[in-house]
Amino acid sequence: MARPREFDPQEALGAIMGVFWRNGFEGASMQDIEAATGLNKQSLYRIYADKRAMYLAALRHYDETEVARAGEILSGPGAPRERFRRLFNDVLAETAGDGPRRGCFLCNASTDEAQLDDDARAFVNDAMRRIEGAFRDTLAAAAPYADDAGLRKAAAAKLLAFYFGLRVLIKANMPAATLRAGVRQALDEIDGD
Amino acid sequence: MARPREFDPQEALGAIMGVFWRNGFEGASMQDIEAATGLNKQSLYRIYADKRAMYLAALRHYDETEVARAGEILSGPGAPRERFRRLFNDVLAETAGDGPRRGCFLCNASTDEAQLDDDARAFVNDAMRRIEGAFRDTLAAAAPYADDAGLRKAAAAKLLAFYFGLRVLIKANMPAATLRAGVRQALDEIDGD
DNA sequence: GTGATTACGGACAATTTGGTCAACAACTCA
DNA sequence: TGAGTTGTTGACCAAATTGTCCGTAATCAC
Repeated sequence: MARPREFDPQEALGAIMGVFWRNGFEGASMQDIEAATGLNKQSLYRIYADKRAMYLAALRHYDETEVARAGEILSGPGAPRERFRRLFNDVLAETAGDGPRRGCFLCNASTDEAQLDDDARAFVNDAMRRIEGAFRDTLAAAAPYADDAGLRKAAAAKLLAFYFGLRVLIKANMPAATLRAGVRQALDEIDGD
Repeated sequence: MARPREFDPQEALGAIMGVFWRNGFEGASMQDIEAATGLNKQSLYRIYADKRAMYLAALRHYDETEVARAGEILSGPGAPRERFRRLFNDVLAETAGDGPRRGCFLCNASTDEAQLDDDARAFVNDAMRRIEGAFRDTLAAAAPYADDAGLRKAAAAKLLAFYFGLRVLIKANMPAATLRAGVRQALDEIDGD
C-alpha cells in the first residue's frame, strides 16, 4: 500500500563502501556519498541513522564481500603454498591497471581509528583476527604445519603481517615488479609439498 | 633588537608530529595542535603557512627522527639477521605499555592519501623507497645476499612488507605474543651466519 | 479517488573548520 | 628611552560540515 523503493539498498551500500574505502571516514562527505549512490540525503538517512552507521555498514559489507572472498580463495584446493599464491596474486591484481589503488579497507579503517567509535574499532580488530584464523586453518592443511600448532601460529602471524604490508605497499604505489618479487620470496618460504 | 622566541620550534614540531601521527590530517584540528604545542594559532601560523605545511613538516620530522633511527639500527654491527632482530624488537617495544599504539606515520599518511597533496604523497612514497634501500643494503652485508642482487631485492621486498604489516597489526591491537611469534619466524628465514 | 509511502530538491539550522585581524603586553637591542 | 619584534588573547569571517524539515511529484493498495 505504498510506493516501492526504487533503488537497490545493496547496490547503494556497495557505492557507500567504495567512498569510505577510498576516502576514509572524515574524508568522505555526504556529498560524495550522494554522488556515488545517486541518492540524496533523505533517502540515505531513512536507511541509516547517521554517517557513522553508514561507515559501520560499509565495514560489514566489506567483510561480507572482500574478506569473504579471501576466505574462499584460502579454503580452495591445493597445498597451503598454492592457496596463498592464489590469494597474493588476487591482491596483486590491483596493481594491473593504473587506476587508484585503494589498498585494504581494514587497514585504512584502523588508521582512521582516532575518528572511530568503539564498535567500528572492535569490528576491524575482530575481522583481522578472523583473517589470521583463516591463515592458520589454511596452513593446517599440510605438513609440517598440520602437526605443530606453534609453528602454525608463528607462520600465520608472519604471513598475516606480510599480507597487510603488501596491501599497504600497493596503496603506496610501490612498483609491481618489486612486490611480485617479494611475494615470490614469501611463497617460497612456505613449507610443504 | 627584538623579543626572542620563547618556545623551541623543534619541540613544537615534535608535538605537531605527534598529533598528526595519532589523528591523521583531517582528524587533527587546529585546536588539537594548539593544545599539543601549548601555542596558539598566531604563533603557529607565523612559522607555517597553513595546516598542510605543518603536516608536511611533521612528515619530514618523522623522517629525520624515526626513519633515521631505523636506518641507524640497520647500519649497526652484526649479520643481517641480527640487525633486523634489533629493528623488529624496537618496533615491538610499542606493544609494551598499554598506551595507544600509533603505528607507522608513513602508513597512516599513505592511507590519508585522498586528503593529501602531491608533495606529501611523493614524500611518503620516497621515504618508503629509502627504507627499502636500507633493507637491501643491510642484506648486502652477508651471504647469500651479498652476491645475488635478485635475491637481495626479493628478500628486501618481503621484509619491507612484513615490516609495515607488523606496524599495522600493532596499531590494530594484535596481541603482542602473536606478533613476537611472527617476528621470530620472519627472522629465522633470513639466511646467513 | 483516497491514503500511505517513497523520492527529490531546496532551504535551513547548528556546529566546526581553517585562517585572519586588531590590540596589547613583553622583551631585546641600540 | 624608544624602536622593533614576538607572544597572547579574543573577536571575527567565510566556507564546509552533518543533519533536519518542508513541499511536491510519483507510485502503490484499497
